[in-house]
Amino acid sequence: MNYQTHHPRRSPPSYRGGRGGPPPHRAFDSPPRHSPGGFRPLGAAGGGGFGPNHQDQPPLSGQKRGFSRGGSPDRFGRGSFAKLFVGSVPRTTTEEDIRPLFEEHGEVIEVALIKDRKTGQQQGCCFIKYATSEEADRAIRALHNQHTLPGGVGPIQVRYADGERERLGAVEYKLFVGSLNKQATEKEVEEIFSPYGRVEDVYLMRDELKQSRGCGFVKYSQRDMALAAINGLNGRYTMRGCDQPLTVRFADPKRPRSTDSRVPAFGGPGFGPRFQTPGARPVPSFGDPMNDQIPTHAWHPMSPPNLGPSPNAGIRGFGGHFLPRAGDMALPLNSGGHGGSAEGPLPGMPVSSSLTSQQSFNQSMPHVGQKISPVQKPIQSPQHLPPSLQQHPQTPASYSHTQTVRQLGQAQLSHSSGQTPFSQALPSQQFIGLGGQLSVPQPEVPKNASSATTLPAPLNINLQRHSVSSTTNQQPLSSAPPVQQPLLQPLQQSPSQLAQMLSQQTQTLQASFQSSRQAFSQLQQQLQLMQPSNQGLALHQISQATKQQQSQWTGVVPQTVASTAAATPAADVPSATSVAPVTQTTAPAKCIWTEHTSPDGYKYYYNNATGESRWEKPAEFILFEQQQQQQKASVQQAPTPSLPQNLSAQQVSHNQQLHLQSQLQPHLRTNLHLQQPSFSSSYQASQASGIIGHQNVQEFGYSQLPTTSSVGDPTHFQQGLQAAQEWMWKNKRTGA
DNA sequence: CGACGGGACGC
DNA sequence: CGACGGGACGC
Repeated sequence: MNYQTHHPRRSPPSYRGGRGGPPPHRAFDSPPRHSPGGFRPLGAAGGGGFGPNHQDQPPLSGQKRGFSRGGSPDRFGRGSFAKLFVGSVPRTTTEEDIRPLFEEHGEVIEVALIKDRKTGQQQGCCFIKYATSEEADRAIRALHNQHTLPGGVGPIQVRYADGERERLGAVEYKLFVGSLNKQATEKEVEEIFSPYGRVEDVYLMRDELKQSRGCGFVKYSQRDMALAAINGLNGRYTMRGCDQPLTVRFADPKRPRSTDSRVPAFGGPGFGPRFQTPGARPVPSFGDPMNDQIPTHAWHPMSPPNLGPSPNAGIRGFGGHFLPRAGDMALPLNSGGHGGSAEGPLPGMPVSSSLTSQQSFNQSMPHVGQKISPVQKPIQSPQHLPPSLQQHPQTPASYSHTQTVRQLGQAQLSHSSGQTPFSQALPSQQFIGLGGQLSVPQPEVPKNASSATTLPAPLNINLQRHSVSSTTNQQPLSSAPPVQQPLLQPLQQSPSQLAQMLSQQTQTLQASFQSSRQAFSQLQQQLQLMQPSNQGLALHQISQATKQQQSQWTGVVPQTVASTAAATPAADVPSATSVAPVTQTTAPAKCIWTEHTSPDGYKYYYNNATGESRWEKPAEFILFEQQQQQQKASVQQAPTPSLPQNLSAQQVSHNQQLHLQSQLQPHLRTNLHLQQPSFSSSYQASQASGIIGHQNVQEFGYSQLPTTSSVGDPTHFQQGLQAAQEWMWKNKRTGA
């Protein structure tokens, strides 16, 4: 995102919608110009690019331009397009001036230079239509604020036209952020939130004098990012010059400007057609003595226990703020601000079952927390500070040196400063294996992959657009054909071949990712079992353990993978280790999810860490139930004595946690092995290519990097894919 | 002040 | 403890 300092207003969001899975096949060479009428629509399944909700397009209301019925993201149907608004277009610009620029990023279906209808003079803006949001995204990333047309006084502004994102079914996840330093800029806030995912937008509330009010909004395009940011920052991160940690929670729906107070904007009676929103239900009593506070409203939840190590954050503030509200889930972009009607998915209702996989994974992911604050001075030593020492990171006087960290932590596609569109579109900007492979010709691949220092982002697989059988995901890995050598010499492949390979790899990685995800969830459960009141630290620890473990991977060929990772964890325990694995002897007595019944009789599930509620049974809870069953059915062996189950927060010292961590590692290794198959080859290629900065990895260490971006966040894999698509496009256009 | 056609998709 | 903006529309 670009924050232009010379401009009082920050630049608009560079929304990135189409993060679809594998690049859809596309007739690159036969662009339909105008008159798309000859094309027949495909089913939604063949369509590309849009997020979870594109099949449930919210009805347009009050939308002046564009047709809702043109909104199907599939590229073939008539009316399928993605329209960009381009600002700062000189009045002298002609279509011939501007079209080639945008042709570089996709088929330009239409260029519409806007003229004053009276004078006929151009207005200084235009609209560009692409067939797909992917192309539009490419153009935004490549051009927004980065290209000045001849005769122009400043770089063009490229963003989706009004209503486009809504029309295309995009959703956003907006967080409210409080206790910001009033001196902080949008950019600084973005840097704080970037480790959890690409920040689509930052808006700081300001008074008449443009002074910050110390709060604002941060948008992500993916739910897991938002959740990770909440987990990692809320109550945990204190900005320089502040004596309070940030408040981070899902934003309330935008306040309607309506003056009519008789009709509640949202959340009131009548909201939601069939269900009460999960966020507006009575909070089940957990019998937790920590939470003796009586909710103000019967419909308001109690404080989720175990949330956050910050003493001042836990006292009062957390109650309720973590339960989903009408606005906290996949929000159709046009639902905010106008009564927040129920046109979007219900809170807590997954917008798609495949998204649920992603969600539940995220649930199991440790928060990133204060590992390395983006505003913190980069640490030279690969040894990171313990989390407790980073609760209140010092902020350097300048924020300008944090870029590297962020780039390491995640793919920052469009966050470049002063980069050419070309270089920006190159995957080499990313810390992502797939992109890296594709961006550099590298015929030679080292035979010894042990140089792999960390697990790169390819593990960040997007489960969203693929039916990976949802939360139960028994999908065997064998169903996903491993991709072999083709990726080793990517440049010899045609773009379409690459696309196919990417697609295959995506599926393969998804399968393996699923299994490791489950393993991870399980570990988390166990940690919670052991450290019930210190969850944050526990998660932090486990994340580090995972990362350290990853750094030791050399190339394992997993076989009997997937389906059993969670169900039969004992099967894979390496006998080589002398440390008794935790998993085998202890079935969790607790699950991060608890089951409850809503007033109308529906079961729902509450995440005691994040406060998320959902209707469907989380995979973790299923596992938990299974283990409960096993516990009943079988005679129990004596549990591992070294793992007391009743440690209080005070009892769990740091050393103990480290000990615990080390004990967990064998198990981690075991289960995370599952990820190796297709990944290993690609990662080796990446390593060999040098795109994934090996030195950087060593210097900073993944231990300092946010877990969600380096390990668990499936989103970033998408960015790799997307970058690969961009690369292919570029490659095609430049005739390479 | 007040809030959206044309075409024709897809139920 | 602070809650919602942004250059925007032709035939």
